[in-house]
Amino acid sequence: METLGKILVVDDEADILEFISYNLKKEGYEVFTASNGKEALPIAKKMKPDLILLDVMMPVMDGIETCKRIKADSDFNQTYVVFLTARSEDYSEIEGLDAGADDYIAKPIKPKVLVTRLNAILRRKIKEAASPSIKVKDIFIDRESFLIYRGDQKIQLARKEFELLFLLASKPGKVFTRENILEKVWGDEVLVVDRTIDVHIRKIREKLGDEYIGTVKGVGYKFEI
Amino acid sequence: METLGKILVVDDEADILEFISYNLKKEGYEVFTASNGKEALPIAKKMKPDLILLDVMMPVMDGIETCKRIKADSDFNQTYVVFLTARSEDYSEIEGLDAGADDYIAKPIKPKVLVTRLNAILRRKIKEAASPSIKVKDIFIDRESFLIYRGDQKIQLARKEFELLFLLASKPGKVFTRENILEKVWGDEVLVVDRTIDVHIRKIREKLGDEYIGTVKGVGYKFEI
DNA sequence: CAATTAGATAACAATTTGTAAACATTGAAA
DNA sequence: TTTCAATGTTTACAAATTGTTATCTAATTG
Repeated sequence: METLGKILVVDDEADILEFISYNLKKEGYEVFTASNGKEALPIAKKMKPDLILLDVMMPVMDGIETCKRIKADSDFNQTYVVFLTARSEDYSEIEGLDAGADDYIAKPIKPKVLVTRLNAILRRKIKEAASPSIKVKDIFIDRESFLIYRGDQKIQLARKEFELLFLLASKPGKVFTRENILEKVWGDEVLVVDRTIDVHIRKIREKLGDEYIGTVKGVGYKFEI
Repeated sequence: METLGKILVVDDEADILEFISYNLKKEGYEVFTASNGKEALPIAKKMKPDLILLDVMMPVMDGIETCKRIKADSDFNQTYVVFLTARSEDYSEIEGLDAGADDYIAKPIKPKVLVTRLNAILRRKIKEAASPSIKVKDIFIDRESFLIYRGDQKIQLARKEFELLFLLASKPGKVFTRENILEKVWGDEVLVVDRTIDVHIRKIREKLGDEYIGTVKGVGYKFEI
């Protein structure tokens, strides 16, 4: 099964990191950890988690400060921040809201509550994120039905073909390098030769016609405007 | 503007009632209040709120007890119960889950969190409730009788089959991933292998015919338009 | 005109789904 | 309560589709 999402957990207590990590992994999330805000930022940059679970009280860089920095960075527009607050830190909620946190979970943490809450948050996120359809020239690409229409002719593409066309069509005219395409369509852990793309391009051209996807030799492919 | 839904707020502290009430009304909800469980039940019976926001700690009849009674009453099958728990009452969370509560919100309450959470819960509910029956192509799906009609031929589906078909038919053409389907048909704590869906799909196709449900390989299933 | 890059095709591999059947659970009736 | 039938779930394997690589050919570029 596909991973449910990536979560970065930041807490200075190793026990808690371990405990949360275990429960989230069991649920099917991909989990990264950091033990303070300073450590967390570069990891967040690299791993692009869907959600950051942030202890409020930490040495080196506390949760509030870390949250502010995350929220100020446009790389993290799509990233949810959830605070872990100890009971005695009631007022941190107010400060935390100002810092832009999206939700709170109170310590001590109950696994069931944690997982239920995060599931709910991420479900929302995923739903919001899905951009449904693109129209370029006489081609209509619909993510909901996974169908392509040329005029009112339905065209079925296989999954990779669809994703590839969707990517190119998302910025018509822009040339995407193979590297580019691999990263977006195949994902981070690519173990595929880049000539594979050529084959998929050919299949798309076969089904759609040659006039939609252009080759820029030595560079990559683009959706022709 | 149409009301977003009806909410009954139950808390023994007048300040908190006022505070929550104000924020929910501002958001567009119709709000009723009660100051303990005993008062709440008859109001709930009469007003049929979509959601009951229930303080755990109350005199006369506490939240746990009230929740149990609500959940035992078939009039409230459709009613969500959300607990308000003070920080120091961590263990009430567990008890509350046993009593059948659908979610928690921790005090002290932040308006943003409150409204966001309730919106999310009620959005789902309203959508479910809005369409008791669906007609697509020559298929009529009736939630009340749990029957499917093709023309005037009655077709009986088992419960899960029905729910699955109902989901797909609720947005004809839209592809539902298995994950999607599990969440909606099986619910949050799914302990079912996703291949189970395939089997149910097959049974539906057996009874209805193959032309209604389409497979999008690598993605999921959809009701064919 | 060599060298590089892309196109085409076919063979192969991997993944995904279909299907049947066994097993488990539930709920209703005796 | 026991029994039975219906429903729901898992599993194993077959079938189909999709994805990848290799290879050869054609086009392009410096």
